[in-house]
Amino acid sequence: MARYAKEHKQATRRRIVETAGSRLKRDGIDGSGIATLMADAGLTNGAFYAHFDSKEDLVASTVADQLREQRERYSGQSLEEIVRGYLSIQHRDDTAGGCPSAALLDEIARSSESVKRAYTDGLLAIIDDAAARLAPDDPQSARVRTFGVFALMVGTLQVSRALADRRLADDVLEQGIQNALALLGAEQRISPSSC
Amino acid sequence: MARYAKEHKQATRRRIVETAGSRLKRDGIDGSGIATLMADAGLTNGAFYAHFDSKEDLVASTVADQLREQRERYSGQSLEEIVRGYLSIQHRDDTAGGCPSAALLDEIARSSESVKRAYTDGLLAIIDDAAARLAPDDPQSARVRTFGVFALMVGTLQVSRALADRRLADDVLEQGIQNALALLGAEQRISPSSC
DNA sequence: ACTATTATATGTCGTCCATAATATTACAGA
DNA sequence: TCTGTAATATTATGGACGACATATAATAGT
Repeated sequence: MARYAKEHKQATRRRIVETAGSRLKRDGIDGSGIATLMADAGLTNGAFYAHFDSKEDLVASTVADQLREQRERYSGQSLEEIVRGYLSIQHRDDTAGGCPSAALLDEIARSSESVKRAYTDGLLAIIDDAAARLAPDDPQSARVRTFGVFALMVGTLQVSRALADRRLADDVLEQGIQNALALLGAEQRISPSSC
Repeated sequence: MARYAKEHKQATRRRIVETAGSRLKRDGIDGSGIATLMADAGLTNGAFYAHFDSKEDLVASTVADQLREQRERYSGQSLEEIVRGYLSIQHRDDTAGGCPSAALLDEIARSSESVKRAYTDGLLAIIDDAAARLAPDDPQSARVRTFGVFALMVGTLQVSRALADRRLADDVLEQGIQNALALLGAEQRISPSSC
């Protein structure tokens, strides 16, 4: 029996998933063909089905991978750093290298249950990390509130990207930072119901 | 010269744009073919180019129309009604009949400048209406703050739609209402800098 | 009935996802 | 070191559908 080193196939699959991350975020799910996705990884279309059952399978894997990577990146940053980096001009102008939610959210919403499942699981890991830092005593109750701040950030980035007026788009980002920090601030003084 | 009543062609074009609104929001821009879009209007693909220069042209027109319609709908509602309706379960579960921003935002961000221009203009009309109601004395300064609330609403609806867990998705909506109303409330007491 | 207008029916050519047949690679054992 | 064979990749092909263009038929004022 002549087997390849186990790593080879795994490494190739990993490479496909990683390059697919950028391509999908840049051109969208429907906008990215399998031939292109494979070419990005230095392969041809025929090899695709040795690694994935279908395009949907690749999308689900890629979404999961993108969220894993995002989670790791955030583990080394404070919440305020995350907010300011997320709603930065650099992030807005780098769709391919940025947040998968902002780039793909409404296509994910239209996707199959398996893709939405991958998205939900991957995002929950990120949210729960943040919730644990926000309310170490009761992270469970902070989960939904953290979702709220995250959704605000995603929506703001998307709106900023869709606006044809650059100055307005910049202002929207800045406003988003204020709003996100305000909600996080209100978050940290939990018990006192009012000011 | 034998001309049709002027309305005929206009009416057909209008019908195409209206049915395209639902189809585009349901299946996405890349996910909707011209033949399908025309069939929705009771026509065949060949007639398309008598009404539009290109698919992009239709998309821009449809985006503009959708935002016009949304603006009119909101003109009869209070800001709180708008927020509660927007972040309702009904709206989340009716992508085809709902907000074009929530359905198409990241595809619009990837679109040509003409589509983004149509989006920007249409959205600004909605935003400025709301800003005028929020701060009648100084609507200009309220514009960006209104954008912030709108972006929060859009992001929240999208996240709720993308989650595979229905209960969680419902909770996210409810949290979004709280956040939006909180930001609107903070908005209305402008001058007093703190509490 | 004439004719401009509008729609249908095709055609072109490219790309889509997926599969099958073929070629190349790289390891295992003699 | 050489070779057989399994693992992996390439090229070729299928059938469907994509945007867009043109030729033909139907429609409806004058």
